[in-house]
Amino acid sequence: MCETPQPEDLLTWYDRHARIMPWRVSPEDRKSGHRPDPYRVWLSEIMLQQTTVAAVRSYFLKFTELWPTVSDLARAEDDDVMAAWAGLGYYARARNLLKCARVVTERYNGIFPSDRAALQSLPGIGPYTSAAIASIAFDQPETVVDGNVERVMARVFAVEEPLPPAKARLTTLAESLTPKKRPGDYAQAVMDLGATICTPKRPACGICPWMTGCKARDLGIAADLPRKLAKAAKPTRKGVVYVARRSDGAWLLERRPDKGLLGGMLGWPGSDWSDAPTASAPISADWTTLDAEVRHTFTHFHLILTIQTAWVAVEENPSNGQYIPHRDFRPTDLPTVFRKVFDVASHVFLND
DNA sequence: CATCCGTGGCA
DNA sequence: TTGCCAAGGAT
Repeated sequence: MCETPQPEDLLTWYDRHARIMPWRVSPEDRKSGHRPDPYRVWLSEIMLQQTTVAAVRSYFLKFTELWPTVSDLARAEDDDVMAAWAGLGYYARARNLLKCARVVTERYNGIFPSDRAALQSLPGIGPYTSAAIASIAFDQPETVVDGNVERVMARVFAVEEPLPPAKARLTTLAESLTPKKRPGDYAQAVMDLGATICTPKRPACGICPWMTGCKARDLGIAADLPRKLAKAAKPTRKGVVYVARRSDGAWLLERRPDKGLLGGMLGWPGSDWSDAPTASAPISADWTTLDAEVRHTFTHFHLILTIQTAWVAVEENPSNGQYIPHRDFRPTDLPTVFRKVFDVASHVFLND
């Protein structure tokens, strides 16, 4: 009547349905003693923060190809790592990734600590990621609580309290279910359940390994949970960007400061982004306003960019920014909003 | 503790 | 087209 969901039932399901991912060791391989490489677990978990598996896959393969070990990554140039991360978003993750790799290499001799508290003291590793590494890489009985786990717990226990206030309660409930046996597989199993069956919309309760004992299903409110407080509406900001190309083919770009929006990334010089941006060109030239605008939405605001283009003479020196030779310029190194600008503006500079 | 920080897919 | 959503952390 009031059965509690059994972790064993979820593990049985996971043994048959675990999804294949480049950073994962299959349950069968694990039976023969294989543990996942902590470096790969860490790298994947950082990339997966607020990011889908589909988006992460190619980035993970690129990073492990370029930097097979944490020590390789620690030795990398900052700009190369930021360029490799371009397009994945939340660029503070990339900066902290490098910091963390260097701490692990220098202070821990290239060996990730297995202790959750030690992990959480490292840059970019918070409550979720420390539990994920400790459980998945080192099979310690730590409890991961991400968006999937919150949703699964809210439904299994029919928690009506909305997020984010319900976070602490959901964490306690999740901890109450974490088994001492195979905690790493269990952690991935709960998240897989949330990603494939206990989905935000139209959960597939009919094929759920935890259908028995799920209170929300009994009450017929699974799809309505977790409840969430309304979010603030996004304002719309405006801005101007300047796309300049020197007569020798070089592009005028600037490295953004480490802190703040798109921190550490390469971008086009331009105005501030606000309700009434104040623009001044980075170099004197015959600027032309492009017909098309670029629209882009960040986490907390919409942006509409006006684009100015110009060819400039070799003799002119810019007030800010740096010239990147054409052969060194890859649009894919830019964050998405600036890549959109390039896509719209590039036709002006075609005959090269 | 509230705010800041990307992106692409999808209803 | 718009808003919601996804394996969060730092400040």
